Amino acid sequence: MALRPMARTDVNRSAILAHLGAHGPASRAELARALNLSPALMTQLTKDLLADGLLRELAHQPSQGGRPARMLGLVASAGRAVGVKVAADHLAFVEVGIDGSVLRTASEPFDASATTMLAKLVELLRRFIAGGADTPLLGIGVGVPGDVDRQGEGVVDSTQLGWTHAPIGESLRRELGLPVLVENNVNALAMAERLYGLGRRHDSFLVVTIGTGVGAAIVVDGVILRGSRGGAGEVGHTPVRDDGPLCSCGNHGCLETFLSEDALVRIARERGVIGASAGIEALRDAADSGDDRATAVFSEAGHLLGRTVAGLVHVLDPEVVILLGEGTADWTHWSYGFEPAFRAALIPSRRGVPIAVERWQDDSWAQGAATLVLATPFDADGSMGEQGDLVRRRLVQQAAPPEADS
Amino acid sequence: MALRPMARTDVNRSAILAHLGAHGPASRAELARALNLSPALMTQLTKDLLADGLLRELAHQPSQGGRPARMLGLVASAGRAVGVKVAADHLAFVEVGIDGSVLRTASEPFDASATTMLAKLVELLRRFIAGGADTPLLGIGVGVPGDVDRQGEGVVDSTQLGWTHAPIGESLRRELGLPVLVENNVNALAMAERLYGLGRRHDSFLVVTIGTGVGAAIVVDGVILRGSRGGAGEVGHTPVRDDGPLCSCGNHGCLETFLSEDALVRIARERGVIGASAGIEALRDAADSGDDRATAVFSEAGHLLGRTVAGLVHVLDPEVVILLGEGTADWTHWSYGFEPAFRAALIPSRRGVPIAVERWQDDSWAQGAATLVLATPFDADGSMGEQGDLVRRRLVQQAAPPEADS
DNA sequence: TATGGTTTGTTTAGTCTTGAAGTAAGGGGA
DNA sequence: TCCCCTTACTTCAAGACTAAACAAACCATA
Repeated sequence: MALRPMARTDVNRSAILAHLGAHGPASRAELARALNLSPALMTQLTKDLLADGLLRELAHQPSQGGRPARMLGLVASAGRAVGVKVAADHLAFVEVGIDGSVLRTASEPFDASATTMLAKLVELLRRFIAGGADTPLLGIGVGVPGDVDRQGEGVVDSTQLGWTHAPIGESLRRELGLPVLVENNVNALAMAERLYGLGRRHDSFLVVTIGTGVGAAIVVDGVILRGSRGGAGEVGHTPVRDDGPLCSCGNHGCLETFLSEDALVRIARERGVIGASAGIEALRDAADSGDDRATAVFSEAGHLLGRTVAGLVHVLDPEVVILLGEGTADWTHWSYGFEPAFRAALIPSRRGVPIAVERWQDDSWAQGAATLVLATPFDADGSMGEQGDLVRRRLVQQAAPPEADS
Repeated sequence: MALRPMARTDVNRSAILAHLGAHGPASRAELARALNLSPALMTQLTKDLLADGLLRELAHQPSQGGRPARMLGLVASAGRAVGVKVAADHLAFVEVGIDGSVLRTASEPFDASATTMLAKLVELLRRFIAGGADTPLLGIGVGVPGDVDRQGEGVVDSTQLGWTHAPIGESLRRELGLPVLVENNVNALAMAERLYGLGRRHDSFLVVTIGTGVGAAIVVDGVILRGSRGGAGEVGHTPVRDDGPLCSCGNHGCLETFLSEDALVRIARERGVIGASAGIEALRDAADSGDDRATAVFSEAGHLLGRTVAGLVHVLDPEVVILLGEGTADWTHWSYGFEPAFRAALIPSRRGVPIAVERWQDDSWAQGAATLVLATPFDADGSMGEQGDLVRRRLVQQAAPPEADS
């Protein structure tokens, strides 16, 4: 079988790869159960993948009471992926292996508002890619703070970056000749969480990030909810007070103007908790050393966050809420306000919803973007357009050994 | 997480029936376009439905420049459905034809908190059904204010009715021997809206109801978002003020304590706008006749609703928001507060989201419940369990003339 | 009147998936 | 040791769906 048709929407072959990448070797039966597919189909699909050289059979596993399972594993040399996080003032890069492990990271200053921004982005990406491993590069994931169009073209609107209809995806694709997946950064994080984190065991969950802003991603039945124009999850601009501070979106009193790092610093300065030119570190230090006024700043923010998340839990009824972002470094201070406010605001039947605060690492954003490349085929119905197909094609192309068919 | 096994439940035959019911006769080509299926499949499916006696070929339509279309229409005698709205103090019944048209309505007093409540419900349903037309009854739709489990069993939790784990679906099925579909009442309304209303032209929309409470239903890609335990859309208990009035859920300051009919009456009484024993009609009359303090009550509620809905639009990014419920009768008064608050609270890129206030009729709730029966097969992935199948089977069973196949 | 264009509907071959029924390979008693 | 049970995998027939090619029925126009 020289050229398998490699169908238009063959999600499941990729799902197998993604699952093996995320969980390590597994038997056909395990895969069938995990992916909710019939054993019959699993036989069929793995046969193809084995023939393509993407999978290989490993040792048998001791019997579980019946016939022992033949384990299947990824062929490790099958590929790598690169992720970029775009922020207003810098770029963060990550290279991951096909199993999602971080191989390499980098960070570069970047001015998102510069007119030459696109050229600069391409240049820095090229440089990072060049330094990479020898295994085939499957694609680039780009995480941006803002709305991305649904069709997977990669047109970005972002107040934070000052971009309107920026055709990031198309430009990068043209310049780099690689599959490029552009996604909202919180959604990218949710995807990573789904593949490697808590989301593995939950089909519907909510990811909330705190840090430079406030964001949310909604996963329903394993799929990211994008909304009609890719803008779902914009929780940062929930109106809180009519007469609140001016927000970057032009309105007054958005949630972000009370919870973002800048907001906390502003409030702390106004109250004289920290000096007029001090930053978030000063506030953190003060809180860590027991300054009541400093802990109050965090706990008030936690209170507001708790009420907001409670509202989201009412509206979306997730199985679990995952808290992420730079701000979680100070979570102990936030939690004094968050926990009581959150639980008190929930209707009784929802009070048991678990809140998971996951450890945050500096390259998490970029890692989330990178996993897009490995995960997107996972994401049914081509919400990422043809890029998923392209990634898959590259995988097969690289791995398939020349062979003759019977 | 199966990515679209799209189970054996044959959604499309039902979709054809539902479409014809909602829009009247159509050609195969029209159907294929409307339902986004290939013409080839449409030929196949309609052949089956014609053989089953559910469809019949009508006259040709004048050519549109090519071959003239052969119209297909429902066989009207194929079935009817009954819908019940369950409220704390009464039941509302509706009988609809296979095309969704209302054939008959009734209303009966009912005490949802009585221990004999289930028996009473069965009895009143039996009586209503008995008075119906001669065409086969396809099933019963039940709309309840509260959470319904996801599996379509029909287990209900409702603070409003004082029910916990009430096995409504199973009981009714056993007693009546009919398919029974239990659903949150706002979701039922959303389903009706999807089949017969604005939802026909929109895949993602938000339904918000105002009246005795505040509710929301979320439709994403044509499917109702139910959340992990069927409780999505509980917008009425969004926390608004820590020290607000006591809500039926046990918390203080829920949205409902500011926007429900009871809340408006309470506020108006407190302010002396209406007498201490006057009701919502008195407040409406006062507002209609230009009483500034009365209109202020409505417009303040509108303001709060506007900000809340803006938050939902940020989080869910719907194509359109549909406003329904008894409260929309006073919408002109609400809108003075709603419109400015809503638009002002939206981020610029969302300001264009249309708000549709649809005309409200007394039997809308029950009609929504009834359309569940006709619509549920529409609702992919068997989120309503086997009941959809049962309804379909009844349709075919009744209509199929005995015939031998080639 | 022929000719081409347009829309409608059907046939055919082929893909993806499943359920049912089998085969393979171990285990634990009697 | 033999028989049955369990689990893992495979084969097979069949359904749902699509793309592509075709046939049918009309219109316009030269």
